[in-house]
Amino acid sequence: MLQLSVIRENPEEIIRRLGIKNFDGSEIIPQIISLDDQRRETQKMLDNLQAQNNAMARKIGVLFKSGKTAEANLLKEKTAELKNQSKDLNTAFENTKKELDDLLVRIPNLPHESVPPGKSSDDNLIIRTEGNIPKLPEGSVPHWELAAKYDIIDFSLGNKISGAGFPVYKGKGAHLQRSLINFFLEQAVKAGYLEIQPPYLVNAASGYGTGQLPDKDGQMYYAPLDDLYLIPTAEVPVTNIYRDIILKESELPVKNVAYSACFRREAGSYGKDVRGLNRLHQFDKVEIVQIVHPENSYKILDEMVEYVSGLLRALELPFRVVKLCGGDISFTSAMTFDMEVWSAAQERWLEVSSVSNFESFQANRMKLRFKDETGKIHLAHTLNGSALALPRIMAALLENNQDADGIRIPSALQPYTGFDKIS
RNA sequence: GGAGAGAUGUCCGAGUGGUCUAAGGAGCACGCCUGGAGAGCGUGUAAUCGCCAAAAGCGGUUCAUGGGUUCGAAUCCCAUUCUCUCCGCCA
Repeated sequence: MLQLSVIRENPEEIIRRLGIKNFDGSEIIPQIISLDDQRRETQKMLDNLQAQNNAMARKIGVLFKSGKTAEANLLKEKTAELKNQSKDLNTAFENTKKELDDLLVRIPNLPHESVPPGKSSDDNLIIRTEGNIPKLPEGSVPHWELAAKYDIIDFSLGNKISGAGFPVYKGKGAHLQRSLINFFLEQAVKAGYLEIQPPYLVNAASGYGTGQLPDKDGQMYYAPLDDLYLIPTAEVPVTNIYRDIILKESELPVKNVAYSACFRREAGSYGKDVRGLNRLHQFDKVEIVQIVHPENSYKILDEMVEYVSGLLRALELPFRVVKLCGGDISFTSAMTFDMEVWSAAQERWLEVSSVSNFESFQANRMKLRFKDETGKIHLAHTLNGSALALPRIMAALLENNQDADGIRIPSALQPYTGFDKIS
């Protein structure tokens, strides 16, 4: 959520920058400012009235105590009018505030100045490409065929138990998943992240805190009986640990890592983009989250991209780093880098990580703040990134490392798998 | 799921209708004391909104959350959420 003070300071500039995200703020921004004016005006009157009320009540108390009952009763009658007025004003105040809030939560984060304009992923900026694109031998196949050939991932079994998008991993396939999770977690812990095991179901307040609600309502699985949402990413429970918290400046940066299953309804997805492991309703991901001082957040964004790059190098996967354009960047993000690995058999780039700086957007919603040395309170900046999402890593590993007699396991993973080949 | 008890500031904890402007303690910060540290002593110690260009100041709100009763609510009533104890069920 954008800060009202920021919006009021320079509305034209806000509208311009929202435009980079292809969001038209020309009506909603002035509307917000006029609602805020109205809110202030109402509060002024309400505060005044309440101050009178309080003074009167105090006076009556004193009179009763000193036995001047008649005088007290006279005053009591006077309060009725004040009470009615303040009741009406209070209703007006609450309504205005709610209206204002409803508009505010619908405004996306401002993109950073350096975010390129654009409509879709075609306008993204390729920052760099690393690693060698492998030349696959004759007869190479996409990962869904390899999965069947070596009996390591069963898609139709998932269909039977749950439905499309819920694969069943078996044998060395399951083991490889587990190895990847352990590898990612241990690397993060070595890099100074605190390991967290979060809940998989969260309440609505948490959904609002990280911005999934109300923007992505309908993309999350929802359990109405208990009013809980299945997490689409560990970002939600982990970041919300710090909801309504004032940290000490010395506690920054907070670095957390969590493995979790992730659940996404992916309503509206179809076609060959969703084939095999490309898009699932349930998948595994290791997520890194940082809460940092606003001064450092972009430096740390770069560090996080570099950290994820290191993981991909260790896995010997060719990858590229893409800076998202305004049209492709998420609702909550100010700047996002996607990391994509080359899927040799599908001959396309697959997004395996998305690293974002949310600046104070999530922090403002969550009231996540820190206190500096002088005692002043500021909103913190939040960042997160996948490190990494498993399915497409799995897809790329299977496809890129296939040869006539099986699938080679990169040496970094072998201590975790205990085998060097799936055959 | 049933019965009961409870939720107060950073923490512990007192407070059952009227200066609550929330006692007391711990913690923390600063100062004094000390060769240094500790102890001791002293001072301070929430958030949020509004008025004001800002600071200071003034006012509003906040004792789990939301309603209600009352001139006046941490305190009384109702609902919700959460925690604890016992019982039941159970990986």
